[in-house]
Amino acid sequence: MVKRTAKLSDVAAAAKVSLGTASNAFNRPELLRPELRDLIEKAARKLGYLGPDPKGRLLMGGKTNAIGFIPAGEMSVATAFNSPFLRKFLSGVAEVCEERGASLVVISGAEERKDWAIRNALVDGFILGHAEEVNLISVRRRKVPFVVMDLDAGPDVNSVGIAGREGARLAAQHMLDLGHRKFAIVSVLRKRGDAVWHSPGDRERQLSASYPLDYEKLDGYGDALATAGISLNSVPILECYPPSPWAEAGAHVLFERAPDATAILVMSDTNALGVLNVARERGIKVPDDVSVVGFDDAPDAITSSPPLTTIAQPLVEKGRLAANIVFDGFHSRHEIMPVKLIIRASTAFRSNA
Amino acid sequence: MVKRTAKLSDVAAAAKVSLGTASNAFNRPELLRPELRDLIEKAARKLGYLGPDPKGRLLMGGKTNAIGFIPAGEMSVATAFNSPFLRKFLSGVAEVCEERGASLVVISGAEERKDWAIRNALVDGFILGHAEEVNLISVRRRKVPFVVMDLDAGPDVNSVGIAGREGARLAAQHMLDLGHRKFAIVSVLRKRGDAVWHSPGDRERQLSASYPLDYEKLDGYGDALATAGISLNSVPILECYPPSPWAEAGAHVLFERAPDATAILVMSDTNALGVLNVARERGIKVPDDVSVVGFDDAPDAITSSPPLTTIAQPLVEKGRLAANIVFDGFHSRHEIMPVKLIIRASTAFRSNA
DNA sequence: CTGAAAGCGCTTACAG
DNA sequence: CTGAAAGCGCTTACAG
Repeated sequence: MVKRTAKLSDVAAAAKVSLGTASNAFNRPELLRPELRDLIEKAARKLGYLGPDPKGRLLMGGKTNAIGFIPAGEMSVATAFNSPFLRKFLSGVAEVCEERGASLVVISGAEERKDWAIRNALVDGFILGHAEEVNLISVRRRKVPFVVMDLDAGPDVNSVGIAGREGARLAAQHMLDLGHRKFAIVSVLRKRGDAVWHSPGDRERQLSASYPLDYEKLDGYGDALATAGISLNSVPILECYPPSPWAEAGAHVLFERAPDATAILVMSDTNALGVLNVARERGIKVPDDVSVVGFDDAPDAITSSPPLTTIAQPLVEKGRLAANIVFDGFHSRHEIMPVKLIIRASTAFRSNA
Repeated sequence: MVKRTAKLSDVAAAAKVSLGTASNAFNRPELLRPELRDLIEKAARKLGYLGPDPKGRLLMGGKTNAIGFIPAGEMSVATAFNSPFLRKFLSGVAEVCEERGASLVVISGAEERKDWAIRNALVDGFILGHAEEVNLISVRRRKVPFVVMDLDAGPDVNSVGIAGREGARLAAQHMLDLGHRKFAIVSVLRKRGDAVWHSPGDRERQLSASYPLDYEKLDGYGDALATAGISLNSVPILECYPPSPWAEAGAHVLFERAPDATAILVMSDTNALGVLNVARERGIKVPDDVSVVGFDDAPDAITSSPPLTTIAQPLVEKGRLAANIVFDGFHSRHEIMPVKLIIRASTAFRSNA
């Protein structure tokens, strides 16, 4: 037979005090006469009692002292940890958790887990890497504060995004300024799967698995290209899932199907690094033969070879802001973080001008 | 006045059923007659009731469905995310969490947070990056399963470690095989702070802030060196906190105080990469002028220049094993993971033999 | 298949 | 400063 672990009422009984007083001994000891406190502590020690069980306390309207993060697009936690982009973002989130004395619970983006967690995770709020309609409904029901990333989900839900259209415009304009006229775009496929190729043609909004942010970027590229008389419909688009080895597989498709492109506009640094790797493998020189510009300024964009020209977004700050919004429980905040062009070594003047 | 959010008893009342039946409607719907279930669901919908509050459920002996990870040595969560070593370890932990349908809560190693979390975190168990005596006592009191990493904390506490002595021996032997005779050691300083330098001399066990694993490694280096008639006491030791920029600062000290060493034995890849960077900066050629061997085979050991020769430990597997031990609640498991020498390009024959 | 009761472990007003 | 009571929101035997 198992010896039931002692609880507060046992301690109270042993010390011959009331439950309430025993509770106070642990939570507001300054209210007790020292001798009584001693008595209770002694009883607790004898019973092997370790202080109030957090589960009990929780029910009395307590905070869990933790916030949850759920990555976008069915991404597993392990994948999230290995994403340079998310790592930096999560650093910002973690900093704020630390400042607020809270823990960070990382939840799988896999569909079943996500649904369960949104209903049941013991957290005081959520940061959603993205959100489909159904999740928004569930999380709203949870009656805890939450914020969604990179998506304006309406006036009543907190969001923090970036100036995606502006960033893309800057990237494409940079290429135009360098004399490029033959483009290809690498968009982000949001679920694990083979890259999908879209030949030029009139294909308004037909990307298969993209988020609003991806369309904003497309619009931004289009804005810039239009100034040079180039239609977005004339440039091929590859949608590619960023984690390795998908990025590399996609890059091979890219070079095979768009061999004449000299300027590659990539919506994610992780994908861009895949392009860089595959270019090297295929003997294509970057930036001599082909220029590539990424997006995000993930930490490995600076150590790649060549270092990646990219559109920087303030990832750590973004994480901090998102976390602070959740902790503040503030409502109706819609923040847009600024972006900027970082010119490094993966872009150059078109050589065969 | 705030509209109190509906609870299960409200739903039961509205549907004119008992509390227990209402509970069953949500948790074991197959027990209810369909019509009754409908009735209850309708009532719930009308009241805006979203399903049982996890806090209530928890008290009835429920699981939290999460395990906690606390990094060693007061490391913040943000720092943990940025450590290549921990990232890989945590990937393994996360994989298992995913398989078990649980979340991962990452807790700060900062002293006050750690103590609070050990008492109060809503988790079903802990993985401790390391543990001081006091933490072990607290966590044991929590009566949840836990495992400590890289530390044998006695027969009654789960642990998973590595063959540290063996690994260090392999590293030093490798250097000896390459003809090296002038050594320097870089040990791990376990708390943020300036590197500390130990000149050669009889200084048994005087490292200032090390863990048992660090001493094992020291012994391992000693084992190999002894076979060549070299005393550990004759080799200088630098203790250095691995995160940037401490690693770099420490490496400068190293090169200044041990300019004649041709073989650097480093107990952590993160530190070893710092040595590589500083060597480059100072015009010291690796491996032509100096050979360096790391420890861990962190993910960036392969992409460094030159790629790092190191002692690999199975980080993902280690994370998986630790997580599984916690989930199984198994007791008295003491696992030692194997290590192996990975020869890459940071070590070479001593040139001025 | 459904209801009434007890209880999970604790905290918080409220009296005194 | 201390005690008695009610309640946090739910689940689980146990009767019927």
